[in-house]
Amino acid sequence: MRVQQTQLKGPARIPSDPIQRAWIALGRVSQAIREEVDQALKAAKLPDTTWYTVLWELERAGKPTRPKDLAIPLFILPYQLSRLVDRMEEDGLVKRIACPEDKRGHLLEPTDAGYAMRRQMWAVYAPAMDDAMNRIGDEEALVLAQLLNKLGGVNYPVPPKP
Amino acid sequence: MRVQQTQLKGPARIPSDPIQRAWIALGRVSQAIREEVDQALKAAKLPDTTWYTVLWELERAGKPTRPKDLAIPLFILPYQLSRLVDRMEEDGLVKRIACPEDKRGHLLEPTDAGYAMRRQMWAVYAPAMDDAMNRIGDEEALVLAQLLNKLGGVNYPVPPKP
DNA sequence: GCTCATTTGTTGCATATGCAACATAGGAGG
DNA sequence: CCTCCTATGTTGCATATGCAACAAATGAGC
Repeated sequence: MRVQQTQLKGPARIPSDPIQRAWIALGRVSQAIREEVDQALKAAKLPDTTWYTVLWELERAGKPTRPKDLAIPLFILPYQLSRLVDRMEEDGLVKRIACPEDKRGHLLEPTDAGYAMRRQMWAVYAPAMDDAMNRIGDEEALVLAQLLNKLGGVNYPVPPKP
Repeated sequence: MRVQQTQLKGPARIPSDPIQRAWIALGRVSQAIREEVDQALKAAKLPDTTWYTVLWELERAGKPTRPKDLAIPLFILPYQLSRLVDRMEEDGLVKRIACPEDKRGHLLEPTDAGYAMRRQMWAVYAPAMDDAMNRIGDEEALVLAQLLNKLGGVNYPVPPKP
């Protein structure tokens, strides 16, 4: 008996030219933009965007949060978050507090210095993002966001915020 | 005398909501897509996309090429390329050959194993890219590529190729 | 031709990262 | 309660990375 083979897992699919162009552009431009912003933060002697996102997610949650509930939206692996929190804790930006319902884990919460740091970072992050993205207008940005989200199968909103 | 201050370096520009959404989508989706493809290569016990790009750029050049002429299109720093070539040379995929006109540097050229490896990688890379990008159609991909290139201030074509 | 700044590439060292193994707690099934 | 499987984090170790210092060669100005 013969299995249908027309499009489903046909042998060696080659991406179409438009797909290849999108792939390349995605890789290059995302790298360039990210580096531009990270560079601005580094120049201001501030931590990078990963730290910002952790602080912001914790702040946005509005209550102490478990690492596992952070790892998923952050798209990072547990062990990455573990060491990230190590460093942030060393720098006094977050604290691990005991978790009553599950003694394995703990809850993460920004310290006062953590809240302050996020605000300080945003003062650099926001203009840098604006600079890095200023070649496209708002209408284009919206189309871009929608296309990217479709590509990623996502429909989050969630802007970083002041 | 007073300097114009209306839009040029006005204090603390906040990115518009569409810009913020585009920024977030760009970060998340590019990461997700890249990881998906890198994962496919890793699962096939092949080197990652960086190696592919080096091999492909060398092959595309059609002649032995200086590191400095590669570093720019690859968007990587000289010392990164230096060690990358170290590893690729160890694996017998490229060779450094003496450069007649400039004794500081050398010319890079794929070995036979290097050409073979690029072909072998493409057999995994291409379907993985196709899978990762299959949520958008060709027309959308083209719009996406154009928007990204405008955002990055770029107008390369250059698809990877079989 | 000599000197010096620049270009090109590499490397020592401290830090960061990925992976697999580990530790510990929770929860299901008996 | 006991056992075993899963979930949640952490860590040892090998490797990779960023940065700044370095080496070597070129080329410009005198």
